[in-house]
Amino acid sequence: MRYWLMKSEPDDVSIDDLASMGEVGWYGVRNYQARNFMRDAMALGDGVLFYHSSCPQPGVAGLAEVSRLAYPDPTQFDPESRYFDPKSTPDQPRWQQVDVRFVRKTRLLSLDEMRRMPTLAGMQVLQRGNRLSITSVSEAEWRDILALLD
DNA sequence: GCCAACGTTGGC
DNA sequence: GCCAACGTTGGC
Repeated sequence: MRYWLMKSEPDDVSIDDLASMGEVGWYGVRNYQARNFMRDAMALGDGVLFYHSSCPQPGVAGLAEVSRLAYPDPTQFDPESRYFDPKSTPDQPRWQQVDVRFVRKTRLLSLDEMRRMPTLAGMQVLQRGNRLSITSVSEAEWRDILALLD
């Protein structure tokens, strides 16, 4: 059992969208490191911090869990999609996604508040220059964050 | 809209 | 395999 932080732009998929849909495919990842996390390291039931990025109030907005293991991201084959990848074919798909299931909405734990917590200083997502849309979260960090969210 | 940081591309 | 140029992310 591992833990992850996954960034989503709320204009695209917010925690409220996830709540109403129940489950979403995590489409659109176009970074190899993030893809490899999904493909190689995620397991069913892994804990997910649902993070709102590129928005007025960036931060953790809720909890989710991995509900389906990696499979090809359909948007890579769709010429109409902004995530279309002409170098990808159904035979040799380049990009993968997992499905993520809603667990619960939380208060917004802002990026600013996270930065002020000494115990969270080591979090991958807080490291200088980090741009990965999926990062791993240690068990201790997960526990600390859950305590902050209650 | 700016821009720092980083990933990817492609010429050599 | 190097590395400059370019593109993207994402906070501010």
